[in-house]
Amino acid sequence: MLSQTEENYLKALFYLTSENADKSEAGTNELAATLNVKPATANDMLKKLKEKKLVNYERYGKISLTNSGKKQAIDIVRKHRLWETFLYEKLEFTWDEVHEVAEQLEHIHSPKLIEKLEKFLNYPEFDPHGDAIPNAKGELKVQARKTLSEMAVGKTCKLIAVKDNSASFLQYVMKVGLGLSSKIKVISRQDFDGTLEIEVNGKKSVVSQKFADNLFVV
Amino acid sequence: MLSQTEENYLKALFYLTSENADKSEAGTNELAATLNVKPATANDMLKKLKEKKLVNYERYGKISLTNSGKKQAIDIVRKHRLWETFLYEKLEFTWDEVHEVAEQLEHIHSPKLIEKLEKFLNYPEFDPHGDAIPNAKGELKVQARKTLSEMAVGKTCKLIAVKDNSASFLQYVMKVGLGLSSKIKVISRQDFDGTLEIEVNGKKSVVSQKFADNLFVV
DNA sequence: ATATTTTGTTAGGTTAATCTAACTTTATAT
DNA sequence: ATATAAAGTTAGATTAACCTAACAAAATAT
Repeated sequence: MLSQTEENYLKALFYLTSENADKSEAGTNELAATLNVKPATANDMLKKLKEKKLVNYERYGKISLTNSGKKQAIDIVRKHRLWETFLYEKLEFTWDEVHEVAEQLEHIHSPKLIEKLEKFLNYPEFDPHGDAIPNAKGELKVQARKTLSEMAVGKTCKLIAVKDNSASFLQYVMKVGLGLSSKIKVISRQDFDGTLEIEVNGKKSVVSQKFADNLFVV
Repeated sequence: MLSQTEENYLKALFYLTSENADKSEAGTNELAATLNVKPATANDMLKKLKEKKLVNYERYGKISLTNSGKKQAIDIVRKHRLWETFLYEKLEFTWDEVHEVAEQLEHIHSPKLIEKLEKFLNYPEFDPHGDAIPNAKGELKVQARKTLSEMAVGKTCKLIAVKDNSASFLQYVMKVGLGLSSKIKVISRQDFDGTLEIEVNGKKSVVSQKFADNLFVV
C-alpha cells in the first residue's frame, strides 16, 4: 500500500503530465516545486517510484507515469473530487473551502467507503469546481465544465450552474440579469485582465474575470 | 499539531486509564501492547509526550494523561464516534465495519469539518456501538450501564451497546445472533466461571463471562 | 529476605522522508 | 562553439517512529 507521501507524488505527476494535451512528461524541479520539497527529495522519491513500477524515469530524463501509476493517481483524484462534492453538497462547505480538507480525506484507504460515498452522493459527474469525477474504473466520461471566462468572444452560451454560492455573489449574478438557463453573449474581452462585456436578455454588463470564473456554462 | 501516531498514543492512554473508575494510570508494557509496538518504542514516545505536557510520567512510574492530553484524547474519541455514526447512518456500513475506517477518519484535522459533520448527523448522542459521543467541549455524560454478565438468571434484557469493538469480538457477537436492540434472555449461569446460557430470537447460545462483560444492556 | 519474574529503560540501529552542499549533465545564449 | 545558466543528481545529515539486545528497578513468591 502506498504512503500518503507517495500518493501525493503520483497525484502531482498526474496533474503535471496532463495539464495540456501536448505535455505528457515532467521534470524533477517542477515536481519538487509542486510538492514544496527540494529537488533532491523528489529525486529520491522518483527512484523509489520507479522501483515500484509507478513512474518511467531514467537519469537526467523526463518523468512520466506508468499505466499502473496513472491508475493509482486517477483513483486519488477520484477520491479527492468525491470528498469535495460531499463537503459541498452535504456539509455546506463553500466551493473554496473544500480543497484543503479533501487533500486529507483523499488518503483514506477503504474501497468500500468510496463506493458507498459515491452512491450516497448519487454518482455525481462533477465536483464543486466543475471538474469531472472519474468513475470506479478510472474512466473520465465527461469533460470538465466550462466557465464563462473561457468562452470565445462573439459566442453565446447558457448558464448551467454557479460555482460560488455566497449571498454576495448570487446577488451580483441577479443584478446582471442572470438565472439558470440564461443565454449569455460574450461581446468583448480585455486581454489585460480578462474583463468581459456580456449581454443577457438584451442587457449589457461589464464583469470581471473573477466573476466569470464562477459561472458554469455550456 | 499532533502526528497521527501521537494521537493514537493519547487515545490508547485515554482508554487504558478510564476503563474502570478505580484505574487512572497505565504502564509502559500495557500501552505498548495496546498499540502493537515494543515497550522501548512506547517509552520513547512517553518522553516526547511528557515534553509536550500531554502525559504525566516519571521514570519507572505510572502514566496518566494531563488535562491537556485528556482534552486532546477526548477530541479524537469524539471524531471517531461521529465518523462511525456517519458511516453507519448515512453510508449504510454495518456496525462491525465502522471501526476500522473511523480509525483513519479520526485523524483528519479540521474543526470545521467535525462541526459540520455533527450538525449534518443532527447532533447524535451515541455511536453505532452505543457509546456516548463527547460534545464539542469534551463533555461526556457517562451513564452507568449494566453488562450482560450482571443480569440475573431468568431476566430478559435489550442490547444497547458493546464495550469492546475489536473485529474479532464484533464478529463473535454477530455469530450469536446479536445486534443492537436484540432481546436477550439469561437462561443460566455457571458460578464457577460466569459462563452464561442465553437465548436470542429463539436461538440458544453459551457465552463466556468475558464475552458477557462486553455487552451493555438495559 | 532473597531469588525470580515482571516491568521498564537505555543504547544503538533501521527506514522513510526530508534537508544542504557539492557536483554533473543538459540547455541556452552569444 | 563554448561559456554560462538551468536542471538534475549524489553524498551525507536529520527527524520520527520503529526495532533488538542488554540492563535496571520493582513486584512477587517461596
